[in-house]
Amino acid sequence: MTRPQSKAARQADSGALDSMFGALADPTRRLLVERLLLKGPATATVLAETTPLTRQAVLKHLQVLEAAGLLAHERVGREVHYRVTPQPLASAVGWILDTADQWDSRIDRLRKLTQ
Amino acid sequence: MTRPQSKAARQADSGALDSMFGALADPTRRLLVERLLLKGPATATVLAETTPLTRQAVLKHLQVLEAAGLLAHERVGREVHYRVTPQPLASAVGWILDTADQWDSRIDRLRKLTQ
DNA sequence: TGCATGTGCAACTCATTGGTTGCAGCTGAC
DNA sequence: GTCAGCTGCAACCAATGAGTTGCACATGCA
Repeated sequence: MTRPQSKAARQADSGALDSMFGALADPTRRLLVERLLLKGPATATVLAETTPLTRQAVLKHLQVLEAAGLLAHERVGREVHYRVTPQPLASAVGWILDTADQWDSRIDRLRKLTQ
Repeated sequence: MTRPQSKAARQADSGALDSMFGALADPTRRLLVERLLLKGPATATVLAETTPLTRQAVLKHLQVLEAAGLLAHERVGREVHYRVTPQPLASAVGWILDTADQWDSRIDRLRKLTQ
């Protein structure tokens, strides 16, 4: 993944960052993302078998991730396959890196003042 | 900010990622972090004047950010100054970049299979 | 000393979230 | 056509979070 555009990332829809960071704030959801990345697309039923949760609970997590733009689903016969769509992660990294930039420049200013 | 160590970031305390992503999931909290970065340390009372919220509400947000390791406070006379401590952001970036790496390698594998 | 200002703590409300159970509706295969 | 398996929807519960109000406590300064 390359560094996203700075200004655009900071001005990106605040709601998008909300839902993304919120989606990633849950360990179960991060686990689901990692599983989908490692083993490829899967259904809510299959994913639920690997957790102590109900299919419905897993499904809700998947829907949260999808609402954040991190997942997409596709109907295959009578199954629904979920897969990761990681472009939105760039927004998160963009915000963090922009914020870090502000901190870095502030530190630089302080260094110059105190030297 | 430099790229954090890969394995350590993925194996970092899950709770740390929880609290950090959770803290960043709220637009008010991201705004507070940005304000503190741009204008330097400030008190909850001062920060509250720039928002439609109560001092107590702002204080709760500051405490959430501090619990996530993103802020620190210091008593100055009868005032309490909050400032940003951005090292933990590296964990967040680490997780995201690690996850992106998994995705990238998966895409590479798929490319090789489909070509 | 007394007062204004700033912080700390507790209780309360309201909305959201994570999780469950139950049941109905599709769909593929025999 | 029927049946098993998977998905979709709704209701419900417990816990957490965001925000408020009210009041007590500490501190700097005239």
